[in-house]
Amino acid sequence: MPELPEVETVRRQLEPLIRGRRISGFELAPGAERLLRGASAAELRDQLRDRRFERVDRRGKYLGLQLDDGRCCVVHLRMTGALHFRRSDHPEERFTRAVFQLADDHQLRFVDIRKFGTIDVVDQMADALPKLGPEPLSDEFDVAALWDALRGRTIALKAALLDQRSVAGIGNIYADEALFLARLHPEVPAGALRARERIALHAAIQTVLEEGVAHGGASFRDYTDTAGKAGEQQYYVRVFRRTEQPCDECNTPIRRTIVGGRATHWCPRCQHPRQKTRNLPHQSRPRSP
DNA sequence: CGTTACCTGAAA
DNA sequence: TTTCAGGTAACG
Repeated sequence: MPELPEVETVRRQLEPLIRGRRISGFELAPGAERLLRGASAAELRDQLRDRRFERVDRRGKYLGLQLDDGRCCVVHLRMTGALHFRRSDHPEERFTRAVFQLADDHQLRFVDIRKFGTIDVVDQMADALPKLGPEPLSDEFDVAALWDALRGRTIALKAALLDQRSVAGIGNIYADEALFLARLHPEVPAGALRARERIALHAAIQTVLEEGVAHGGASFRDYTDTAGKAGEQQYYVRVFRRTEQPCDECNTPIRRTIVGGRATHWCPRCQHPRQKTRNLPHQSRPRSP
């Protein structure tokens, strides 16, 4: 479920909530062992007990909960994971898979219907991360960095955007949205972009991710923030899950196809391969739920 | 490189 | 009943 904007929303909310709080216990729900990538719940409990949270970092879709002994609890929410911060007496959510008990009668709960999420405690956050591309909202992400990731690749552009080694944090929603904003067909070979197309795509990626963060992430299905609340970005999307609805720009029905194994939503007119006129779309407006 | 598996529930 | 789901890792 969560992509960069959703994970960043959680990071921003979580940091002030847990900073300085002492961990008094850690419990894993029965059947949730696979969240722990090797370690046992008992080992994690030993590593976490009496530590305090100092800071919450994010790299791509990974969260790093920094501990006061210099170690790091790295969490990935995958498809349906959420981190809820609750008072201990708040009724436990269905599908709660792990609970960080905090000393002041609060809990950080890892709630995850499908159990795809992961929790890892390591010396350094980087130790738990695979090879990741640049952070798209940082200074290191310029047009050259984007082109470095795409140059020479023959796979569909959309598939390249979903590859976390290209740019970290883009997922299915924001890939479709960025391609629409940049007026690019999802199946053009990634390495075939012309200079102006790279510039447009770079800008579009930053625009859609910033917009997602500004709206607290997108809740199409399961995503909830640290208070269990939905985001608003789903009301602002231009193509994602708008199959057969008219394109904001040209009224052509949005098409849904499969690219890189994932549902892909695009405007066959605005995103025609090698489109000549490329007027940038105007500011999006909220639509009714 | 594309496809499948992982898991569970909601929607069709 | 079947299909689909915002992500990745492990296949072939």
